[in-house]
Amino acid sequence: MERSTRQRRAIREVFLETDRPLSPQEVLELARRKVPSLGLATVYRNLKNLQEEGFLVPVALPGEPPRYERAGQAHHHHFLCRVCGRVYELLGCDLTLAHLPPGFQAEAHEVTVYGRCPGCYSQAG
Amino acid sequence: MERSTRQRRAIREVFLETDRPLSPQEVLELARRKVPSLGLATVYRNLKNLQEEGFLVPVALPGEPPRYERAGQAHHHHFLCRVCGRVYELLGCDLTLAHLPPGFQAEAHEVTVYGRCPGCYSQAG
DNA sequence: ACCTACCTGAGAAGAAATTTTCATCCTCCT
DNA sequence: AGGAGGATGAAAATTTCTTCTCAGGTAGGT
Repeated sequence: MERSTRQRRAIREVFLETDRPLSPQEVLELARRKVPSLGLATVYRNLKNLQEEGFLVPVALPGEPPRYERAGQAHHHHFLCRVCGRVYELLGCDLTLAHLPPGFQAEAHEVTVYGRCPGCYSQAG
Repeated sequence: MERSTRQRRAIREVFLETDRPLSPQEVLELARRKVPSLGLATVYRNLKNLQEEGFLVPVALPGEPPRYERAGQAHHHHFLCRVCGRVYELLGCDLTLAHLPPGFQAEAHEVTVYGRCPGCYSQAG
């Protein structure tokens, strides 16, 4: 039977309190504010559990290790800040797939926007 | 001084003869048709050289190791076949970034379309 | 409160992609 | 043709991310 531990609750809470996809490292750092002894292996174990129970889904971005976000959200895409590496959610999607060559069958798509987030707006680079 | 070797020529030719981004493994397989003794380390070394001299650029796709394509092409995006794993180029781009929240500054974007390529169209799955 | 099974933390191990090492090969200048 | 130094191939080493191992901790039914 699945138990409710401090660690598991802390990890779940982090996702309820954060509106952007998180990497395992980010989850570790945020959840350690609640449970300082938390280990990375426990983060990975619970990320897997939370996916299996349908609470989280993985978010793959080009050239990046996966992040995780809450499942069940409306169709949306992501913004990757080139300065701080954080990923944000972008609402809506105005992509139309008019240019598919003959014989190609589209099943899904991903849009990733790169740039600077508000917190990194004024930094050099 | 940089030498012209059979291996380097073979790798460069593969990209001139192929109109889609290639992974290091794909480059190895295609270039071995020209130089059967070719090793993977040489592929990696030459992919790096060809990037430095501006002939190739890396193509990052969500959850995938990088592919490489010829530099200098017009703005375009990519199609990843979920059956065979090959990546194709999609001409044009009708993405408009109307939904960026305040304070976010876009510098670039990537669109990846997933589906089936013509060769994998009729397979089950 | 007890006890059992599940959970945790730390480090070792594993997996996958890429780079390095090194002995040998080969291009290209003379 | 000869020779010097860059290039190659195979295997080992690295890097990065993730999973496993295992001894000890703890939730939750009784």
